[in-house]
Amino acid sequence: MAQISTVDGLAQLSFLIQGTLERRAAEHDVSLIQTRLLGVLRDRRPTMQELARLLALDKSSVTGLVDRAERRGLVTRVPSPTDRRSSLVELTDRAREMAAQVAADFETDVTALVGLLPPAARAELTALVGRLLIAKAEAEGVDLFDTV
Amino acid sequence: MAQISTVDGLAQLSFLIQGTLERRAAEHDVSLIQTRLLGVLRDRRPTMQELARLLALDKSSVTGLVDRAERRGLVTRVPSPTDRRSSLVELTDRAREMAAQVAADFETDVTALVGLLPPAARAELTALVGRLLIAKAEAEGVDLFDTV
DNA sequence: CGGTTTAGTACGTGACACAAACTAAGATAG
DNA sequence: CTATCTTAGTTTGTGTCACGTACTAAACCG
Repeated sequence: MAQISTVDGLAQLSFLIQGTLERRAAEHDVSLIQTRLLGVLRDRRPTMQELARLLALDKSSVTGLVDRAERRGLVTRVPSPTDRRSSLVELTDRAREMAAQVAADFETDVTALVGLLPPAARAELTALVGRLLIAKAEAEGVDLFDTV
Repeated sequence: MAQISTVDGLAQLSFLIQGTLERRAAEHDVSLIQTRLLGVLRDRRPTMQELARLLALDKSSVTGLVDRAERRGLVTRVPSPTDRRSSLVELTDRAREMAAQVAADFETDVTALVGLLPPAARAELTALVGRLLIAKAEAEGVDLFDTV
C-alpha cells in the first residue's frame, strides 16, 4: 500500500473523527453544530457574542442556533445582570446529561479506533497530538477549549 | 497546562483541520461538501449511487449536490453506456484545476501546522496517523480514498 | 443631552440533508 | 413473452444551518 502523506492522512482522519461524532450526535437527534454548542456551554455561560466568537459564527447565525436549541429545551437565555441588552446562554440539566452521554459514546468510538494501535503507539499518538495542539495554541495566543 | 486526553485531542484536531479546509474552500466559493465531492471525483467517475456510498449521503441528497455542482460547471452527468437509468458523474477541467488549487492551499496550511513540531515528531505523527488509518481500513474492509 | 458604538434580533436567501413518493429501466420468474 | 420485482435516479416537502442587511434598544462618550 502506498504511503499516506501527512496532509491526506490528517484530512482523512479528521473526516473519520467528525463522522463518528456526527453519527453519535444523530443518535440523540442533534446535529454536529448543536453538539458543539452544548460542548462549549458545558463549562461556560457566555453572551451571544462570546458564543459567536467561540464557534466562529456570525452573530445572526448564533441567534438561530440558540433559538433552535432553546425550542428543544437544551439551553436557556438568562438576562445579563450587568447589561440589559445582553443575555447569557446556559445549558439545561437535560442538555447537560445529553452532552455527557454523547461525549461518552464518542469516547467509546475514539477509544476503539486508537485501540487498533498497540499501546505504545497509541500513547505516542496522544502525546504528539497534544504537543501539536499546544504548539498551535501558543502560536496563535488562543485558548484551547473543549469541543465535545 | 493540563494533559490533553486522546479523545479531546483528536476531536480538537479534527475541528482544526476541518476549519482549515473549509476556509480554503471558501476562498474558491465552494463548501466543504462540494470540495469533498470534487476530491472524490479526482480519480473516479462514479454513478450517483456510488457517489452516495462514497460520501455517505442519501441518494436524494446526492441529486441536489450534483445539481448545484453541475449548475456551477464543476461536474457533468454522462449517460452510462451500459445502463440507461444511470449516469456517471465526472469533473470538468475547470473543477479539476480548482480542486488542485484548494488541495495545494490546504496542504500549505497543514504543512505549516505540523511544522510547529520538530522534524522527528512530525515524521512520527505522520507515520502513526497512517498506521491508524490503515488499521481502520483493514478492520472495516474499506478502501481508503482521497478526501481532498 | 445628542451622536456613536454595541448586543441582539428579524428577514430574506441559499446550501444542505433527509424521507417519501414517483418514473423509467433493468432483471427475473413463470 | 409478459407480469412482477428491483434498481437508479429525481421530485417534493420539511427542517437545519449560515450569511448579509437592516433594524431596535441599551450603553457609552463627549
